[in-house]
Amino acid sequence: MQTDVLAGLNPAQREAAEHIEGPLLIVAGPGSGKTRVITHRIAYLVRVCGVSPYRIAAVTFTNKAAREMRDRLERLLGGRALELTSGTFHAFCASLLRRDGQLAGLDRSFVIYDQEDQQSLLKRAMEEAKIDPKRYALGSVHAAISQAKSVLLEPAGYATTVKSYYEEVVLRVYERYQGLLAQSKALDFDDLILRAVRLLEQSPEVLEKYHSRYLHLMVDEFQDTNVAQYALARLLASKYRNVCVVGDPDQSIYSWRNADIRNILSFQKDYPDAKVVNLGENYRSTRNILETAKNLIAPNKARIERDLWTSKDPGPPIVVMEAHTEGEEAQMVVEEVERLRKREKVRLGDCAVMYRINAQSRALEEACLRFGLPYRLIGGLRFYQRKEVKDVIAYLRVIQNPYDEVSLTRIINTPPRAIGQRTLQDAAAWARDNNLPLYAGLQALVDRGGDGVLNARSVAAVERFLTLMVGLREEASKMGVADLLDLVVERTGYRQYLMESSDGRGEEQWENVRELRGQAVEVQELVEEQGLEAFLEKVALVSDVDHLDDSKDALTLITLHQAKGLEFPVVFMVGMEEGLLPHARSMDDPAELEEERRLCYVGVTRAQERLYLYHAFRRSMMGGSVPGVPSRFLQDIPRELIATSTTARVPSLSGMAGRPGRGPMDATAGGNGRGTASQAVPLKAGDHVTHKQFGEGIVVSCVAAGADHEVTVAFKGNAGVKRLLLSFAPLEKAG
DNA sequence: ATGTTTATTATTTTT
DNA sequence: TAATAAACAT
Repeated sequence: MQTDVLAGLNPAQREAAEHIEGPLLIVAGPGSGKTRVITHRIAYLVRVCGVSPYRIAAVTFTNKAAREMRDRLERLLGGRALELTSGTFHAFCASLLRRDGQLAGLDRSFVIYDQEDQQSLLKRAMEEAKIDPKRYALGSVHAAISQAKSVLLEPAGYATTVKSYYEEVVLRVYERYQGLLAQSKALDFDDLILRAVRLLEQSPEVLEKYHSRYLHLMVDEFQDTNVAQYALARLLASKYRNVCVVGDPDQSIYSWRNADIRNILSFQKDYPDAKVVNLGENYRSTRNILETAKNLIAPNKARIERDLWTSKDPGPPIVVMEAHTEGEEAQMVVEEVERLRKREKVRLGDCAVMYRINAQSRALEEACLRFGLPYRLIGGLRFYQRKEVKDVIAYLRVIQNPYDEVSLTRIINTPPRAIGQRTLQDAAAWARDNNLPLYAGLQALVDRGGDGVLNARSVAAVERFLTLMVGLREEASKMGVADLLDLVVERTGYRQYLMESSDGRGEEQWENVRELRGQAVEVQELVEEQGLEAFLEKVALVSDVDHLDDSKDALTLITLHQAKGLEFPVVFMVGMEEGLLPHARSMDDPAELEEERRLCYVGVTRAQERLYLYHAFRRSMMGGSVPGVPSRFLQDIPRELIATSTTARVPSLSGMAGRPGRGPMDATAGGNGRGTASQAVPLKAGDHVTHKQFGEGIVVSCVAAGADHEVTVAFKGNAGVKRLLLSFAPLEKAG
């Protein structure tokens, strides 16, 4: 039985899986079988140690990771896997607060505010606190408040840490913001964690309830936890101390979201008896890729040196290429993808292009479109952030919780129903003066016929709106969410509003609403009651990567951040330039620079078989075009691992001597060719060759480049001078 | 109340 | 550049 469950684990993995009593820290390098260890450890607990899955909680950062864990566990445990508590920190806390939050004065039907909701409430808080939005950027105040919450500081606690005038301002906004949240019966993402921690700290009954249930706690991606999340984990584990955390400090790329790698040190301090297991064997990448990764991460100072190894073959060399512009860079990627597909039988779905910023996806999308290459763009304009999706959700939220002011103000005049800025502003001010929530204030104003604040027309408009919402609220209890959604879009005229909108995107927007409805159907079928609450919770805590559908064969375009946790046989990293990776904003802070390096490391370690690194000679940024200096990170890759570098070498005969980079005619070189045409004897200058696409040409030069040869060929006709990699290019020596 | 023009500002975004 | 927000005019 015992050997059964842990069969196939290497000694370190087995050691981790078998350590079930007391604290455990698993430092898991990329591709070291982390998820495998977690799932097998749980299976071991259940099948060998007889622990009920009901008494195990596994916390992750993404719904996707949680689902993957559950799926894999189902294969090991069957239906019993469903008894396990697995989910994100936020989902865990939301259900904890939904269940027991009343003890802390929380309304059962609280809504969860996302980034956008938070910012619009914050904007109001800043207005009310009379803070000049020009001097104090919304984003930075938001970040400061979020950071305070992430270290468990409520306004009162934050007040004691205030040292500068700026922080004084933040405090004033923070207080106001919390007031508005409370009034809206809303929690932001940070509140979910913070309030859960406070509840467990302050209510012995609730703490005991969770203690008696959870015997074992596991935390995945521990390097990404913030102080509050770690505090939560510690509280939950304080009775049995059976806490297992898994992470990799080298893959910490979310410090800007208050993740604190020091939690790993804190863990060892808090649990001096913690067993530490290192998972260093990599099962994902070829040796060349792993060596590249190791050399890339090595220069970081704030780092514990760690060995990574693989028994895999070296595999193909890393390809480093320079393109002239980002357009050419994208084209080179697409052409290489096509080549791999045709010559190497690589599936499109096995390839991913990774970049630092979303704006870079544009050139890639265009190239894909031009070449008719199916692609899948992750992130970008995210589904749940789309206006039409948020509008419909806002209606449902107000139905569930009319105190939700952010949603209420969002929909009160969408579609336009003659309740303009002015009316709303006056009504909101009146409500505030009378100490009423907005919804109640509107009601009271209507009852008083405007009370001298609103004119008759506005009163009539508001009354119509309130009647509409009251009607919907009545119906809500009688039907499932999907049906309710249908009723909402019809009765409010929202569907018509979309379809008649002038911008011509109506159809597309309506499609998105339909998609949202599809998810409502899913919830409706899953839950016994109407499922409104479940649906709203789901859409609040779900992200787009979560339903990354890998059903269709398409090239994946993804940011480096989002790529964490994924793997692809072929990875293209584009924009390997100073200012982009590392990003310009991170270049003057050594700590941030180290995070950029980790980001680069994360990208590289996604690759299983082939890795391509591209940089451009010039890149358009914010209108203008700036010279692209190859990223400093490229310098850290040993030359012998690289197939070719076209950087700073140029054929002199084309009359561009002295200019780094590639000639303007050279638009397609490097992306074409075939991987099978390696020749025993390298070509020499003067040899006549033929190329499948470019036709006849004469070899200008042939120089060794790593294990390969770089051939410069002058082709006849308009193909011009090209530099090709001997092992890739379909060159044939002509007789 | 709403459509139009000008100004502003550009990372990453697990939840 | 291009997307969005605020100011402005209708």
